[in-house]
Amino acid sequence: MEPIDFQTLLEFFKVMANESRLKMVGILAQRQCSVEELAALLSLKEPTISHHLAKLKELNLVQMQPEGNQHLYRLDSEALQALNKAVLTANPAASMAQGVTDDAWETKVLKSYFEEGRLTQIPASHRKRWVILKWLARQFEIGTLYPEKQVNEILQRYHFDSATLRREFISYQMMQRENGVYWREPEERWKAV
Amino acid sequence: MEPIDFQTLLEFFKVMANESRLKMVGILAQRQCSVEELAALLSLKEPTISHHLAKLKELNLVQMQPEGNQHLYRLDSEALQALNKAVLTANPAASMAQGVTDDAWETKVLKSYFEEGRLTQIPASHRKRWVILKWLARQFEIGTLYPEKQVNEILQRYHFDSATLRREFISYQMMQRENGVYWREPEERWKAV
DNA sequence: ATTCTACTTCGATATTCATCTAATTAGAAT
DNA sequence: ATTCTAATTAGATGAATATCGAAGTAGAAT
Repeated sequence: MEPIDFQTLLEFFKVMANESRLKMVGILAQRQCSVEELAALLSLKEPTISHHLAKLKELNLVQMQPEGNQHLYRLDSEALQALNKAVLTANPAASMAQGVTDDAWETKVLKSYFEEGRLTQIPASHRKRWVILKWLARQFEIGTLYPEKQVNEILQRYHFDSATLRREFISYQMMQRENGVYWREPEERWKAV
Repeated sequence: MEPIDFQTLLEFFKVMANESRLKMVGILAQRQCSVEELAALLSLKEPTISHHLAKLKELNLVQMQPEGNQHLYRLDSEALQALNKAVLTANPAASMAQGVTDDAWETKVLKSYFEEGRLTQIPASHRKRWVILKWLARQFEIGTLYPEKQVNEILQRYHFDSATLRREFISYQMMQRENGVYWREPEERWKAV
């Protein structure tokens, strides 16, 4: 299956998202038609039909064959099926690959809670607290053992209430503790509550 | 597979045919998000996001779950997949079942070539000639044997050049001939040339 | 009780796009 | 050659809708 890119996907939906064009696709799926014929069937003028056919053609959804004076259009069902299938699989993935990847929101949250390098307060909302704690936890190295005193020192660079933050680290499983010694867990073990 | 009706199909395409909404679907396919979050990710204002979410909700493509102050939205992937599959199969059929069934064009052709019950001329274009001949052939009964003389008589009610029309009947296989006697073939044997 | 926060609803604006008429092109018939 | 027919292109108009700011609502924090 060909990976379908975001723009193509969007164009496909745009082309299909029109009553007249959708009907045309339905008609052409059954038999080929001239422009005049489609105009009669849909009660539209020829230029309008031409306009729609042009859009269908851009995605190779229809093929044209001249016959005498007229242009006979038929649906390329394979193209349609291919697109549909691609949509089915690619939909969630492709649209993301598109560049909305970086988490603008987390950045925004961080900015809004830090001032001159210090945490102004601990967010009340779960999800925001999670963002802040992730950032804080990353200030600790993996593989290092930190005595509680040192954990407090580091945390107090950012906020006076190191005790609360320490407790949160434990409950989110960002850190483990044993005999008053702490160490950071790898991120895949962190648990958003 | 549930047969999908034309209007639903159209609505589905309309909902997906928007850059912001398509991106939202992509994002929500991966994780649930608050409105604020989506706004940050897409660089849009909250009201705009709400607006789009409402449209997605109409098709049951997203589900909402309140968490504290915020509304967490997630994609209903099953609904999306179901719709997509329905599209795949129903597309050609459903859109036709929709009422564009009767062939307005053929009617138009007939009207334009008949005047006071008589054929003004035999169309030059293949496709139009085909329409006219179909109509003429239906003036003959199936199962009846017509001597050539009678075929001519009947045809001349509509046009002076019965000879040409007779020949066309044969070449389109609308009628068969043997020993100067003609009979009409059932329509499924007619051959548009 | 009051304030804050996140979301929604409302009303206004601007853009996109479907459709039409008129003009143009290309091919067929006379 | 000229006329006719079918299709396309161009330009104009109107309808649909994406987006925003402002106002309203409901829940959470203080």
